[in-house]
Amino acid sequence: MSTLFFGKREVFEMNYQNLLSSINVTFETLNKSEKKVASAILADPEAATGSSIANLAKKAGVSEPSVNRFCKRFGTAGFPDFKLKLAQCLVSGVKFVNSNVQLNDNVSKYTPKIFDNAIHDLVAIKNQIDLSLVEKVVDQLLSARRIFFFGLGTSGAVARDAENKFFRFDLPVSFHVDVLTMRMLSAAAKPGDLFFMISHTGRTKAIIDAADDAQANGAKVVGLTTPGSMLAKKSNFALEVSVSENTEEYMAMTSRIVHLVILDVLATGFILRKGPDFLNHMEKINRSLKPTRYKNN
Amino acid sequence: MSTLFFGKREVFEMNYQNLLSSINVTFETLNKSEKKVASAILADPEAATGSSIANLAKKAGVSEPSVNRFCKRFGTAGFPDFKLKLAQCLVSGVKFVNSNVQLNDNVSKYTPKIFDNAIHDLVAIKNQIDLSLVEKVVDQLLSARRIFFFGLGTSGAVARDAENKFFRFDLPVSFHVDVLTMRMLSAAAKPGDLFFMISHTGRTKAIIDAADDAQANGAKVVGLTTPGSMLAKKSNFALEVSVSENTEEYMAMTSRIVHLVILDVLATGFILRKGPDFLNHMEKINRSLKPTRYKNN
DNA sequence: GTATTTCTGTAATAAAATTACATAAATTAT
DNA sequence: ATAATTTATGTAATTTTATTACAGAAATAC
Repeated sequence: MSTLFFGKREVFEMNYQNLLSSINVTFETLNKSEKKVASAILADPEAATGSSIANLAKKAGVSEPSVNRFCKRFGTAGFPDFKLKLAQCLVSGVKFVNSNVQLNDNVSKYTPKIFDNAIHDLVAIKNQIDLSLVEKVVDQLLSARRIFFFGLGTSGAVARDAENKFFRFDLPVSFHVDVLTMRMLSAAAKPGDLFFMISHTGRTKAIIDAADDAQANGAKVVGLTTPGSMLAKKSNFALEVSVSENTEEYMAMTSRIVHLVILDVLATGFILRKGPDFLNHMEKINRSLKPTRYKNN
Repeated sequence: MSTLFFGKREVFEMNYQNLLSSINVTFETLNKSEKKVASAILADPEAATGSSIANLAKKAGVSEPSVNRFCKRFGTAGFPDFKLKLAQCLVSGVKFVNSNVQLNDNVSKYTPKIFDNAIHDLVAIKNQIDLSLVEKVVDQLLSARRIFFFGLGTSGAVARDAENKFFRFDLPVSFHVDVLTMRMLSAAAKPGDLFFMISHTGRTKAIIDAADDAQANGAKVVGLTTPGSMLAKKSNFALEVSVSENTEEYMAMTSRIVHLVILDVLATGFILRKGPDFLNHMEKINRSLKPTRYKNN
């Protein structure tokens, strides 16, 4: 935990995400009355968020200023601010905990769990994503002469989705799920080509090999994969997505959901950089679909 | 939104998950000063959680009691409680407000917006989804002799993803994105066949026609589509997903994300109903992938 | 146009939190 | 061990904040 100083006594710098666990961790270093306050809060954090400083002081058996000092010690502006942060850390703590599907779950149990897993991972990645990297990849997409999306298995569906989005961008885009085609294309890669490799594990041989070849031929490689994976290391630009474990057991792979959203982000970045005129081009494509649909009722 | 009564005036029953969106949704029904308060909060919810009632009242241009009444109107105990709930609903980092991408957004603006849209819709559908219908569709999947996933365009990628999941289930599953094949298969449909049609608009001719044919031949049709769409009406089981509008403008279609998660739910339901022995079968399939991957470092 | 209901602000009150200060406890130095 | 010093804690005053009661204004209904 990072610390900073405030007056004489140490203050714990923290964000709302771990206020509770910080209290836990630092408990032994606290002095007598602070320990009392900490105990009172830890005993029922939920209640603490709702009570007044007088109430909590009484419950802890200390004076009100002691509670106030306790709050400041933990980097908050005061008691109200402390309650706010505490309440926030309870939300994220409670909400997405233990959302693993169990063998005896019924529909009303497993359904929200699967949604929660996807939501949780999206929230996590949203907060972690490296924006400057996003910008750089958008640059690459904008300057590419050709774009190839490669993926196998589940990531094959992601690659297909990507192609379905990017082909509208008025430049040669294709997706490939055939390892022989991948080999041939990467062997024939040229500077200006962009190979967008999608692989959750980042260890799929065909994808790694293609990344190697493409790069050897002067093409750029973007990897959408797990942090630190082989693919991540071999990519010029690695979009690293770490999702919660044990979601694969029942095959609700949230990584692909996150991958899709990241591709949405990239596509959006691309369009915005192209400017408003480009929307006309896209509108034309959208209009082309009209005859394939029945009229609304 | 569910409502309950409190004194004379309606009070909105809510949980912290959508306090913000409730303000948004009910905005038009609010009276003058309430609208002012709502606007002040929506303009900067984060700031609202930190300010005093006097401050917010001033910012909104109303009296302090008006702010207080506003809070009670939204089912909270008072201003401090309101701030707490508001802070909690901000935690997930999901701002349900104004998350439309704007033409002049930079990467740090559009990125969270796109995530937020996906998250928002997942949360919404999670709370709306008809669990008994999920159960029924799982029944259909379990009893089906064959399963076909049909989808075009974006939904084609979803169909492909579905196939990639369901082919492991030890029964004939295929996905199709070719309208001629769709026609032929639906013309040759038999009782016991399950046609799983995916179409966001629910108006795609090829899909509707196939649904008609398949049903005429005694097969069952599941539709994953927009509420009330043509496809929804023609399906034996309609999984209706309504997502927020204006996400298509820049092509970040959240409907497909929700569709994928719903397919995860169905797949999970299927596996759980098959029982623990079925996990062995799946494990076998997973193991088969090992030789296609490089060892971990 | 009057009556009734609903809305909204003012002013008083109550509640809550913070500060300043004093005393107590603990620590250090001699 | 004891005085000096630092640190910790509580009391009481002050300030900030929130709520309530009520009255006048606005809107709606009759």
